[in-house]
Amino acid sequence: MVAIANSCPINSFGEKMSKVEVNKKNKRLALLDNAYSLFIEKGFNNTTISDIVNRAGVAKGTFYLYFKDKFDLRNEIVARKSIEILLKAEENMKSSGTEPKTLEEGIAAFSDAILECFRNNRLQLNFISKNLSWGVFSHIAESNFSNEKDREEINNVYNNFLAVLDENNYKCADPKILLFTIIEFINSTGYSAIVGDAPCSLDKYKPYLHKGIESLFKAYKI
Amino acid sequence: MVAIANSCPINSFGEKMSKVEVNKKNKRLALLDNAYSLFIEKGFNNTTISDIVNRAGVAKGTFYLYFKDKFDLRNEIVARKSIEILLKAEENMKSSGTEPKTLEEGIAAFSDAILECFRNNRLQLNFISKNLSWGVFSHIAESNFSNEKDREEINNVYNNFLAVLDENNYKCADPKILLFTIIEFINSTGYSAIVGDAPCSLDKYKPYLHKGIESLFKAYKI
Amino acid sequence: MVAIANSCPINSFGEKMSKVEVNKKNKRLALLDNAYSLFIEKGFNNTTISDIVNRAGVAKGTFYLYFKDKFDLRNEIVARKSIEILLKAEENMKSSGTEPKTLEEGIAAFSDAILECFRNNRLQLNFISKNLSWGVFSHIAESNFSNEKDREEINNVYNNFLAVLDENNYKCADPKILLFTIIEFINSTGYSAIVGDAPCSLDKYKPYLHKGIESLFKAYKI
Amino acid sequence: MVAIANSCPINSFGEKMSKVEVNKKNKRLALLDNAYSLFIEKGFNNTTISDIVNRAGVAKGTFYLYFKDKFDLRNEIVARKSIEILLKAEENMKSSGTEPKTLEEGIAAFSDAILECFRNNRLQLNFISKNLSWGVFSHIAESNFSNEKDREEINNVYNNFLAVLDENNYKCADPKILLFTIIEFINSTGYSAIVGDAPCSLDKYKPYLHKGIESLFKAYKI
DNA sequence: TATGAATGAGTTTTCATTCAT
DNA sequence: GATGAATGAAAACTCATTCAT
Repeated sequence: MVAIANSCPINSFGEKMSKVEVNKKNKRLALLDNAYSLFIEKGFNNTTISDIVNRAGVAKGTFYLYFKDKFDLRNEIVARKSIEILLKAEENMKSSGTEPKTLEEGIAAFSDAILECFRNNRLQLNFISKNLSWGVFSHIAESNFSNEKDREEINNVYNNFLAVLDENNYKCADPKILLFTIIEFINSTGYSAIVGDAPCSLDKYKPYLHKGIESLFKAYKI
Repeated sequence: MVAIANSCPINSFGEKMSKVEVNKKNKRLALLDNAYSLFIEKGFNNTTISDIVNRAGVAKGTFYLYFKDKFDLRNEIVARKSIEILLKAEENMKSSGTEPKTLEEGIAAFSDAILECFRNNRLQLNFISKNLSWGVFSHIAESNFSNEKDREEINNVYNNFLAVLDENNYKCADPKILLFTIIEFINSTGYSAIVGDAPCSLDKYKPYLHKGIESLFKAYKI
Repeated sequence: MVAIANSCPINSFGEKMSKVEVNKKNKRLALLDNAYSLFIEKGFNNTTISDIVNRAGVAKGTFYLYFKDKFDLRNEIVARKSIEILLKAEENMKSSGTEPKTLEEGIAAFSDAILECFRNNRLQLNFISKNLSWGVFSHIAESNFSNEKDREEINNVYNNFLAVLDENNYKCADPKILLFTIIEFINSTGYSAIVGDAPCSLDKYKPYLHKGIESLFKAYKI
Repeated sequence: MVAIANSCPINSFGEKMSKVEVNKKNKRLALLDNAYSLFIEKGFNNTTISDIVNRAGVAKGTFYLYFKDKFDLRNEIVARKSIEILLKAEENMKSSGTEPKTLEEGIAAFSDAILECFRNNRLQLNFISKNLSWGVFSHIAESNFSNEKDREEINNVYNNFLAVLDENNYKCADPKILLFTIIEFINSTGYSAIVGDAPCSLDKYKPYLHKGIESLFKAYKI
């Protein structure tokens, strides 16, 4: 069972959370965390609600107090995990070298961070990969389930990206389309290479991937 | 119910097929065709074996004479449909213009053919898209379910591609990786644009797609 | 949500009710009223305690402070509503014509009042009809849930009936049995005609109903 | 478990039934019979499908091969049992005395047969009574579940009734409405008297019942 | 080969009731 | 008294798979 922890009992209005509020938040997190681990262990279709509540240590009925059904739960997990991965990748892009570096180096660091994330957790890849795409952004931006914090983080991801372009004096017609194209490119080719070793191993493919991304940047530059 | 038809009762050894052989082949085809239509109508998970046999007009038990289970059936369908689409795309690439044309024009025609295939059948896209990838090729090449004919067709797809490169004096280190990268690129970005209109409509995205593919070709050229 | 109102805060001992007492009475009424509206909207079996407390605007646990369970609640509702309908019917019987009228005319007015009550609210009919019977009287007379006021009203219904017979010099062996027979007769045939249009519409059936009641009165006359 | 018996394996087309056909018919009957006994023992709402299949000795899924749900099953049972009771009552009406008897005597025998049926099985009464009404006739007449035989038997009930009227030279405007009125009258007052002893015991009430029916016959006579 | 009735484990979902706050 | 989060037993229904015919 994934540990329940809540170091900062402050609710979204900045007020101190009541014991009940804290408890509810923990139950919700317990469900999310344990469902996630089950999804990547057994796959979404093979995970039952019974599995989830058992591992989370709550009663069956409790599940339905927090989520409409298994799909509702999945949507939230995919969104949260995708943001996590992207933030990590951006972090990597900015900090990979201490001294000033070219845009190309930054992009390579960005894509490698995503790929390593997946490689380190092949199981996670199967669950997230095909969902880590532009759709995630719109989903969170519009969903009334996602809280303010989630939305903020998405904007962070995008703004970070813009900042990096700016620092490198890179200009293009539509940065959104550029980011979208890059993410889809990394994700789709990386998936095949990691999961299927097709058409070759990830290590063999990486140079092609970097070269490909570089060329896309050039192609969309004004 | 999709009609069962077999205009050419010749088996894979080139012999005239017996009535029994023809019958068996028809049953198999009926299952494949009707399962396909159900998968794109209701989705794979929501289609039951009962649904399939009902629509195919055969008994439940008969299903298990031809396929191990629903997954076995799906694999074969994805493979067949993917090849169909790729062949059509290559046909388009070669014949789009009558007079000699550049490689870039050919590639654009190739990718557009795939995208139009999907746009014309959004439902099919949901089922095939994420499976139309390099994995398909290996699957068919190795599967003991797929017959000689399927394998031949795959080689055709690849050989056609090589021929086009050759005609245009295009040389690269590994044509397989090039083809793989292109297919994944079209498929992943096209899916998002068609299904989700994200980050923009397909029509708005197409120029970016063409430019992207062109740049990839250049990047991998020796 | 049905409005909670209590214009006359006097308790059953004639004393002015405390704020707490008023509050409790209002909660109870809110539960009764909203449960009733739900029962006729969705049926008894399809109404949950959650539905009731939600609409009544009280907490789940509060329900159990006032009623043992859903059945307890239903019994009280049926009794209250039945009395309401009967009183209305008697009122109609007495006041339908201003000048002196025959017993037959009075009885017709009585039965029509009940039928119109139901016709105006087909939904109510489904819930009440099969319960509007002699059993109701005994239930209230004996129940320790029902208060003094309810019991009084039942006696009123019966005494009114006796008075009408008396005014018309009608004598029979057992007026209770007569009233019982008449009520069951109206209720059972009326239900079928209104709900099922079987064997004919209520309007077509009414003359038969009146003739039937008239004949029953004659049959039981001494 | 109610015994499965089938003495005459002839299907509705007059053909000899195959072993499979016989088996299916027996399964269906086992479900009907055992569900019925459970309904009158525990009530409809308190009987689960598990209860039914356990007692019938078939698997859970088998239930759904024969009935849509519990309500579908109930409808068929009510219809069958109602016809049974009515046929028995008519039999009694015709044969109660060997010598020629008056219509009044016949009617009394008819109503007494229904009442005795219920009295002998108070439990059955709770389940059937409120459903033994005109609605049953229309239900069966229209239902596509009921077979030809059921429909025939209903016509028998009605034709028998007409025959008895004819033998006694009784004429009325609408025999259907007469039969409807009588059945509802017996059923509603009898229910109260048997189940609730309200307003008095059945034995005490019977003379009133007979007198009431007699008066209704007179009232509707032309 | 082909059938389709039968199976029953497995899954989702509901909801009356409790009880700590 | 009032609350409402939590419970978990219980119910309906599904469906892949088998096997006697």
